[in-house]
Amino acid sequence: MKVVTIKDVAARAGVSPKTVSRVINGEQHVRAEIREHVMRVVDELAYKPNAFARGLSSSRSFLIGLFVDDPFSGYAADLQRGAIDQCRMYSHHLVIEAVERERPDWLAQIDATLRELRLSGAILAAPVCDWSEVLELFESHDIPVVRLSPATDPGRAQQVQIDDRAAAREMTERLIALGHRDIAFVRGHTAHGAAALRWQGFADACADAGITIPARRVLQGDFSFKSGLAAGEAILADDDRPTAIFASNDKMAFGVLMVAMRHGIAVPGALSIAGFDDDEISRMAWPQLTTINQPNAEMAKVAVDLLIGNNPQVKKEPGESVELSYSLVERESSGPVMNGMA
Amino acid sequence: MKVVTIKDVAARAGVSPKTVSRVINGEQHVRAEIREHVMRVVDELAYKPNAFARGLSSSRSFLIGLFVDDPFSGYAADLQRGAIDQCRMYSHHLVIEAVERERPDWLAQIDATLRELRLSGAILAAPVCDWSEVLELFESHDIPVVRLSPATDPGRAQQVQIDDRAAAREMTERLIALGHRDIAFVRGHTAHGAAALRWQGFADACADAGITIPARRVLQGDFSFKSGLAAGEAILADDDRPTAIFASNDKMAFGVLMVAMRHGIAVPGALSIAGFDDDEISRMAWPQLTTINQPNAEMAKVAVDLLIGNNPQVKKEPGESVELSYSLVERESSGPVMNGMA
DNA sequence: CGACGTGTTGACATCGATGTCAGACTTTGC
DNA sequence: GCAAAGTCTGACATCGATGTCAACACGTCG
Repeated sequence: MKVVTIKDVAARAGVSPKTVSRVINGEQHVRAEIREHVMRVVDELAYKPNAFARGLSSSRSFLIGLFVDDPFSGYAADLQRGAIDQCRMYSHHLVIEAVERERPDWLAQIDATLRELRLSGAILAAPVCDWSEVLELFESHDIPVVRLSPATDPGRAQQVQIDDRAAAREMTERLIALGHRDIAFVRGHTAHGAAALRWQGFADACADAGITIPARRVLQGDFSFKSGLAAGEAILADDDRPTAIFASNDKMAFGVLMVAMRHGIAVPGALSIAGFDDDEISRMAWPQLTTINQPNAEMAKVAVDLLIGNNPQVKKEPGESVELSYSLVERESSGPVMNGMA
Repeated sequence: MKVVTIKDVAARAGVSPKTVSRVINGEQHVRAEIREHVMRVVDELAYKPNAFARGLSSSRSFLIGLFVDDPFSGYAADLQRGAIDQCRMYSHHLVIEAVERERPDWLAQIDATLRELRLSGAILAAPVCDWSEVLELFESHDIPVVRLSPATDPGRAQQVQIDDRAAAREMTERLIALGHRDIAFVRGHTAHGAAALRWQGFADACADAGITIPARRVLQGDFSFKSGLAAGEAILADDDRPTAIFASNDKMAFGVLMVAMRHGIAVPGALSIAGFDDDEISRMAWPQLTTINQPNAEMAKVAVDLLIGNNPQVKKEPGESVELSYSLVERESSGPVMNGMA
């Protein structure tokens, strides 16, 4: 198939290649009349600029990198979907890179990628956004970065996030309003910024309501389904059970739910369960999980906006963060405390 | 940060840029002594060739495209993981593109991507691999393609697949060996090549065993969890129940399982359930699902091998297909027919 | 009326690699 | 011992766009 270059367009339109370039890139200083004419020719020839030539000459790559820890997860998939959509809007492309931290040369690998690809920007998903070595690497390459999810060491780059703490607090308050006073909490992965915030939100609400949470009601998980199972087993083993369990994410909540079912504990009759994330799994569970909806795809979109910087609506100073709104989704796994139990 | 170019390496090594280029690309006709020396300098300077310059001058892009229908799915995530790993091995990069078939300009979008990016190769996941318009587009651009999963209209490009039909047959035979003779089947999405093959495998096994499957035992699904729920409701509504249900994928099997639990039907005591894919969900279910393991990540790896063509072990003639092996994973959701029921 | 911005356009160099091709240097064969 | 063939190496053009800068066409202002 014949390749159409900018010269072909220029020749056909009777202008110089540079003028065509100006039109393509929406630069000013082109007479409206000529601009329209060139655009018409571009359409006629279905001309698309060669990304490599563009990248080489302008040292803008039109590539956005999405750096994730586990491309497996539904979380990563949500991000991708949002990011791809938005990249396409700005005629950029998305490159997914897995950060394999277990490898000794993991940093060198990222470094190599950055040198080769000259990314226009990068989105760091949790928990990659919390690894300061990575941040430094991007800084040294002068590549704009957006971090998703609250992170340890905030303010080092732009962020897009929800208010995890407030969300966890709201969920806890809702459980308390349903009459629960003996609530267990399953914490998330310690290295993950959001885990701490969710825990704080839970603690805030309990403190406000004058509820003291004994240590045995707090379980350490790592956001995996498996750790949810373990937490469930630990807390539902004997008859000393809480009336509600709030897990830091849906996968763990789902694990707890599975244990409850195995033990024949009615949910939400005898036990309310709440999660966080509005993961696909929360809708596949039975009963469906009450959870916090976090707009992941939307967050990725905003991140792309920030990086490409074409959207004045989300234009921010570097270092500032954008906060999107969450919502509490009340489904079937939570309900009022049974009479005589509280 | 200072950028290291091929000239810097050449100057430092006391050779011409072209010679460095030869070393980098593993071309022959370089004295072993010089080759080693250059490689040492490359390491010292941590030189990485600029992907854009390379792409421009050689018209090889070092980019592999992965075209998926739904980047949301766990299936897509598996593929990505495998593909990313393998791309990195060959110092290529992976670009994910979502094919949004609901948009009127979906083909033009792909076309635009191909013109801009000059992909070195493309992997078409199911069900994209079954859309002949897409195949034609790639052919017209002369871009090598590997199709994953059995497809309608086979032989038009290289394929990587498992023997879905044999796998479904094996699963069915296993159920029959457990004493089941009244087995329901939930079919997959009609547009998906694998759906038909899995159905055939099921039919094969039943025919061999002299079992006739009445029409009311065959449900039409679309591979979604929701359609699994619907199929479950349809088939478990009254007392005329089969002793086993084989769903074409795990999501649907999980849906069926949820319905069974809601109805208080013991699994596998009163009802065996089998799925297909070895999706993450099959391990999160309780009881865990018996299923067929399909090596998705491995399939994506092989696809990359085929495209880059550096791996003689999987070197094939164009049009030939590579078949990987599946395995039946027997978990907790299937068991022998209860006495007196069959 | 000429000096001076401002807006518009194109010529030409440039980005950093690789393809081509010619030339130097080795080996092989008779 | 010399031609032919093969092996190595580098000079230079090239890929297709954009950056720079000079030239030119205008109004406008003093």
